[in-house]
Amino acid sequence: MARYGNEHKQATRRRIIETSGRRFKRDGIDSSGIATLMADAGLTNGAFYAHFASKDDLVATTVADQLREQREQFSALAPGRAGVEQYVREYLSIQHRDHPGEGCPSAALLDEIGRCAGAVKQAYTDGLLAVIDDIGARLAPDNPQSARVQTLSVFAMMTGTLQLSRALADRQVADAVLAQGIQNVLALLDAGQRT
Amino acid sequence: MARYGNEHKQATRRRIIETSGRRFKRDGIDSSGIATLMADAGLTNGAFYAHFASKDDLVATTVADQLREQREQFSALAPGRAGVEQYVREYLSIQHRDHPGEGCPSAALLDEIGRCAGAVKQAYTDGLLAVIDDIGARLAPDNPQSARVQTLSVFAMMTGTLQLSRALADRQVADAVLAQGIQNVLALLDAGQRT
DNA sequence: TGTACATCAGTGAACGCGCGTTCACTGATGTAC
DNA sequence: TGTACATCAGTGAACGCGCGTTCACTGATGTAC
Repeated sequence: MARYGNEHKQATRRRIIETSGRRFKRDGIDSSGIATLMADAGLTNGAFYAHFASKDDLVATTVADQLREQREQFSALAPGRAGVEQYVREYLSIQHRDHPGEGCPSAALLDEIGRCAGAVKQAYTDGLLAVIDDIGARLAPDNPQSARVQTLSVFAMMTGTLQLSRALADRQVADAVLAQGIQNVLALLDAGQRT
Repeated sequence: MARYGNEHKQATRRRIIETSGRRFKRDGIDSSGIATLMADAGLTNGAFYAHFASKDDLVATTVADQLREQREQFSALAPGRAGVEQYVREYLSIQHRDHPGEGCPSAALLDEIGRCAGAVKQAYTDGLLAVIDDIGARLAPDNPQSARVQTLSVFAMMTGTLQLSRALADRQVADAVLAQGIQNVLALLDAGQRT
């Protein structure tokens, strides 16, 4: 009865979400038009509305998907606190700074998300708290919930550091900000451990 | 000979820069069109090009102006380290979070600036370093230059904290992130003092 | 003091373009006989 | 096995609109006489 297997349309939807994630992070949400997003996925603009109700729907879906992926990446790291430290060093790396399309959605889109409609902010909040609680579970295995706010705070500081490093025209200063950020984040994690 | 005094056109230019700053911070750079920006200043779109060469020119000028203003605000605070602490508390306040149009340009626009043309990033870098070196001069009066990278790093963390608080749909968590951010920033400043 | 004039800040319509969205359609596919 | 048909993912042109930018113009002003 169905012309293609059920997987076919789902696979296309998946492709749109993945290429849109990359495009949004590289160029920003506002600067990425439907036609461009669909061309990235090898399709034309008309097919968009067979998959999503609106651009806002895609944005919310993409944000949620990006955070789900980030959560998976995180869970693949070395166990315990060593994994967290590795994560910090990779996050605040020159590699990450210079490839926003492959990187953290928060660092690339945080202030744009802050201006988005409620549904996008809700998807962001839900997705981020899932990532954060995973990280918190490593830092305070006994009581991950208590670590939530501190982990959120440190995470916010990491996104701000990466963003600033991307915005500075002076490469030497931009690199130094990353290095100093690693020092400061690790110091905060140590202080949290001691409390 | 000149129809109006020289001040007249300068005053209009000033007005455009100020209202544009507010609009950019509230709605984002990309979402703010020339017609809207000019209407904010009580003018029509056509007059824009008598004052600026392009939208990019306005953006770079506005970014520089915003940072100049931020620098002035900072220098009006209580002297010494007390002023820095006051600044941190006001920066990471609910008031500041809920009024981006009147607040810090970095917090409102940082990832958008990271995607801008070189001239905008240069204007941002120059303006920000002037602010940062003022702050550094308070934290390490003997050698402000040495404080530059640490101050930049802490500042980046403040912008990230404010941005995250703006992006979270859960008000309670958003408020907690600000409070935790104050704790963490002050802890970093204390640690820096001790070194 | 009153009138004619030159200046030029600001107006508003127009340019081509890309936006988000709609829709009549195409054409490759799996199914029915 | 071969043909007719129903399905529906994807096409591509079109919609009204706002974008950044250009330009012929208006009209309030200060100056000259």
